[in-house]
Amino acid sequence: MTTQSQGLHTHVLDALGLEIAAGDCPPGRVLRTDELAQRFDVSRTVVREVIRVLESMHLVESRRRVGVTVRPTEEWNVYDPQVIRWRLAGSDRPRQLRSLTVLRSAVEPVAAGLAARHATAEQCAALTECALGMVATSRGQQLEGYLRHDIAFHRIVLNASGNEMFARLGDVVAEVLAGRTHHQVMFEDPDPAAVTLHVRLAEAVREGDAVGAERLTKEIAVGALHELDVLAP
Amino acid sequence: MTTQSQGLHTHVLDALGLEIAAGDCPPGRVLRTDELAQRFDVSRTVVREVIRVLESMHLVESRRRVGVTVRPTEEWNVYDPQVIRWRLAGSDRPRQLRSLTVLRSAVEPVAAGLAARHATAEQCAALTECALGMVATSRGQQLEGYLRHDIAFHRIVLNASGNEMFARLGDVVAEVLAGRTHHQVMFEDPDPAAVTLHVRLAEAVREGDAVGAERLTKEIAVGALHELDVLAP
DNA sequence: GCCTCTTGAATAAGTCGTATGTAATGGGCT
DNA sequence: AGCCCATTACATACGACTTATTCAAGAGGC
Repeated sequence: MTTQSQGLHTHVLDALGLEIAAGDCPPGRVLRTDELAQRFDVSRTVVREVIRVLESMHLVESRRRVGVTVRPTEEWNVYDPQVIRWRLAGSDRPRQLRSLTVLRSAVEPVAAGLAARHATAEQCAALTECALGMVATSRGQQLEGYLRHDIAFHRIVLNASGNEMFARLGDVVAEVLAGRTHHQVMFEDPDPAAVTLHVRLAEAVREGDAVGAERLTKEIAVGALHELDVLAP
Repeated sequence: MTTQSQGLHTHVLDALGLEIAAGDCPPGRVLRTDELAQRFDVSRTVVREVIRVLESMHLVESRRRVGVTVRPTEEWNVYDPQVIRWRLAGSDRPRQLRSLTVLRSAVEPVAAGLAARHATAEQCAALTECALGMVATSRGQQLEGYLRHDIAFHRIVLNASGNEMFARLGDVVAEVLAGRTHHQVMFEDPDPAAVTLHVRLAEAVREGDAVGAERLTKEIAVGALHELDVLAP
């Protein structure tokens, strides 16, 4: 048997999760553990563990005598990073990017305001460094470098807010930014206005200007939403 | 064998999840599947399924030859409703209520603004009905009835926003409201000012007044945060 | 003599096959 | 029509085997 590099469980989970998140299995569709075991050439034990995980994500529901039924989208745990990744890999990626960006536009301004109050000296320094990195990579097709600094920047702000619920959205934001960069405008340099806003946001946080930080972050969010509207209406 | 009412799996998962979320097992603590099987008097199969689910929630990490290690809090999937429930049942419930309330204060105003634009006639009607229900139950120790209407109210707003990420926070908000009511002020009637704000919010949504809805929701959130500060400093 | 690298044994999770229990469904019997 | 029973597919359990990882002992080099 060809041993998977990271375990049979992970492999089957990813394959099934992708299928369901992509909508290949419409809600109500019934899967059979035996079938799945055959299809992936693994034992039922492995399949059962996978089903249990998918069940904990509310992607499926397992009932005796009836099988494993796919649940409607509204019931999924859409905040699970794994689920987000599966959905972003699927066909309704634009819709997904939009709702995540709206979420960002709600959360990040408040987080930035809190960060201005609570950020440590180290966090301020790291923030400034990221902003400078964004400036340095904002021209000349250095999109990957720019993306790395952008992700780090927003992660620091969320962490510095001191609220763990905000901090845990760092992964979500990272997925959104990566998705945006890799999906649409690989050929264009980032918007210079956005870069400036990040630099000014770093300053505001460093100076403890909470309202300024919140306002600047709102502007960044508006820009991100506008970008989506322009590129994927 | 004592047959569990809802399955062995659920029972063991709940017990272990509670223990970990409550902090009884400090991060880095190693659990052995054999031990757990013995302790809960179930087979290793059931334990493995439970471990897999806890692993998908990033509460633990399972490595060969070393065992199941509890991960640090910062890595948990704190948006998983199950995890939230476990943590709210534990000892750091106040801290948890606070971070969730801050999250609400960021998300709900934006959601209310969107709801004012997108709410259907049915949703507006249901919202008004809930607001009236809150008024009717705001005096005379009808806290359970008030809570039910309060939860329904906020759920409708989140759903009406049309954003699925917001909509899925309905359960979180429900947990917070329930936790607040059951934890602290069972003896006091709700703040009359809050009741009024909900009535006015229902009006604003019905009239499509987005900025008004956002502002009113912010006031509600401020009140909720203030309440936490007063009662659990 | 001390440090490093290799090697091998011990260990605990990973995987599998099978057996049995259990609940829900659907058809057949009265 | 209504009740009963056979079927079905998941739920649970057990035991054997596999594999990766760790730890330590020993060989070799400095």
